[in-house]
Amino acid sequence: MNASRTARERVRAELTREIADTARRHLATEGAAGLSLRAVAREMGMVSSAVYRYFPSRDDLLTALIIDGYNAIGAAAEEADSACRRDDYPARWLAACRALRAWALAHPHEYALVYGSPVPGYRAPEQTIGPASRVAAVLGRIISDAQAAGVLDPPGLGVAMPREFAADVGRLRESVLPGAPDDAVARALAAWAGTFGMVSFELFGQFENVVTDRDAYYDYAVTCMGRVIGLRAGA
Amino acid sequence: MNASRTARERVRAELTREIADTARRHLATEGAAGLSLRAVAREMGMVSSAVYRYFPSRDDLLTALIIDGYNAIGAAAEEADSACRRDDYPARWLAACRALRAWALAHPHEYALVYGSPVPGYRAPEQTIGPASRVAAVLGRIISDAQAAGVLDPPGLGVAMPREFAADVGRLRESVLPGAPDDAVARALAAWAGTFGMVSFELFGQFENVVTDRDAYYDYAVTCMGRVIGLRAGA
DNA sequence: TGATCCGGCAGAGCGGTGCTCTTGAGTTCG
DNA sequence: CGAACTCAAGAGCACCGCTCTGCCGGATCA
Repeated sequence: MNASRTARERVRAELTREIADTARRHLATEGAAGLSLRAVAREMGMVSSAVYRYFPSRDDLLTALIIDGYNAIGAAAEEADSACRRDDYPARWLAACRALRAWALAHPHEYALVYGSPVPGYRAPEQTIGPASRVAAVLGRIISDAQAAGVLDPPGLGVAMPREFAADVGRLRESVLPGAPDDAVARALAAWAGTFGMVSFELFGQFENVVTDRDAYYDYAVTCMGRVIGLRAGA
Repeated sequence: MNASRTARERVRAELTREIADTARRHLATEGAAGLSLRAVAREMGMVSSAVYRYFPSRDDLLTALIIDGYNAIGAAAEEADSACRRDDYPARWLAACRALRAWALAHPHEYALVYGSPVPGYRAPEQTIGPASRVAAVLGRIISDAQAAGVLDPPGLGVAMPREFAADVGRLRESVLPGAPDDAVARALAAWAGTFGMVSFELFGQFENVVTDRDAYYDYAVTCMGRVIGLRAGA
C-alpha cells in the first residue's frame, strides 16, 4: 500500500516537475506575463484543465518558478564563492557578485520574475523566504569571515546608524552576518540592495546610453561597495 | 481652417489625456498587467475599438504612462531639492532621495511600471530617455554644485576607476554632472543605482522580515552613499 | 474475485482580454 | 451641395485563466 502510493506520488511528482520545466522554458522565452498555462499544457500534449490537477492556479506555478529562481541564483553565488581561496575576502565578494550578475544576464526573465516588480495581485508566500536568503547568506558569510579573521577595515564615514535599526541589526547578525559589528551589518545591507539595484538597472534598461562597458563598471562598483563595508584588497 | 483644425485637434488631445488619466487610475489600483484597455473604454462610455483611435496599442498607452511617471518622480525630486538651502548639499541630497522614495511609496504601481521589470516584449522608446533623466539630473546637480563650491570631500577607497569607463564618465559629466571629478561621477552612478535598488527592494518585498523601520534605514543608507561621493554634513 | 472508490484526463463552457475590420453616422471643406 | 475625412460602434477572431461535468482505469477493500 505504501509502495503503491509512493508509486503514484512519484509519477505525480515527476509530472509536476515536467510541467514546471516546460513552464520555465516558456518563461525564458516569453517572459512572466507571457507565460500561458494553456500553452504549457499544449506543449505537453495535455488539455489545459489537466494542469490544474498539479498547480491550482497560474500563480502557484509562478511561485514554484520563483522558488527555483531563488535557489538557482543562490547556488550560483555559493559556487562562485566556494571556488575562491577562503582567505581572499575581496576576491570572494567580487566572485559572488559577478556570479549574481552573470546568472541574471543569462536568465533575464527569471531574474525579472524574482527580483522585478511582483505580478499584480501576487503575494509572495512563506516558502519563498528561505531560498530568497541564500544569496544574502553567501554575501554575509564573506563579511563575517573577514571580520572573524580580523581584516575588516571599514573607512570612517561619520554617519551614525539610526537607533531604530538596532533590532534589525541583531536579527541580521544572527541569521546571515554572525559576529559582524553594527556598522558592517548596516552597510552590508545597503550593499546587498545596491548590488541588485545595479543588476536590475542594467537588465531593465536604465543603463541604456549611460554605461557602455558594463562588465568593467559592475566590477568597479561592487568592489567599492565591498570596500565601504571594510573588505580591503591584500589584507 | 487652421482654427477649426486646432479645434478638432484640441478635443482629440483632450480625449487622449482623459484616456490616459483613466488608465492611470486603473493602473494605480490594478497594476500594469491588470490594466485593461477594454475596462478603460468601458469606464469612459466608449467601446474598446474607439480607444485605438487614440492609442494604437496597449503598449503605446503604457508608454504614455511611463513618460508621465518619469516626469512625476522627476518633478518630485526637483521640488524637494529646490525647497532646500542651496548650499546645504547633504540636506539637498537627502531631500531629493526622500522625495524619490515617497513618490514610489505613494504610487507603487506607477513606480513598478517605470523602474520594475519591463513588460514582456515591450521596448522603451526614445521618448522616454528625456524624462527618465530628470531624477539623475537633480542628483547630479547637487554633486556638481558641491564640487563647484569646493566642499566635495570623498573618502579615499583605494579602488581605481576602470579605464574603459572614461568615455561614459565624459558623457555623464557633460549631461548631468558638470565639473565633477572622475571618481565622483563613477560613485554617483553607483549611488543612483543603489538608491533605486533600495526603493525597489522595499517596494518589491525583499525587505520583508529584514528591515522594519524603513524610513530610518533609508535615510541612513542614502546619507552614507552621499558621504561616499563626498557630501559632508556641515561643510 | 467483484464492487467500490478515487485520482487523473478530456471536453465544453464562462467571462475576460487585445486587436482588426467593416459599417455607418457626423463634420469639414473645396 | 457634394466630396473627403474623422470617428464611434459593433461584430468577430484568437487567445487567456478557470470551473464543471463526465468518463476511464488502476488501487482498495469486503
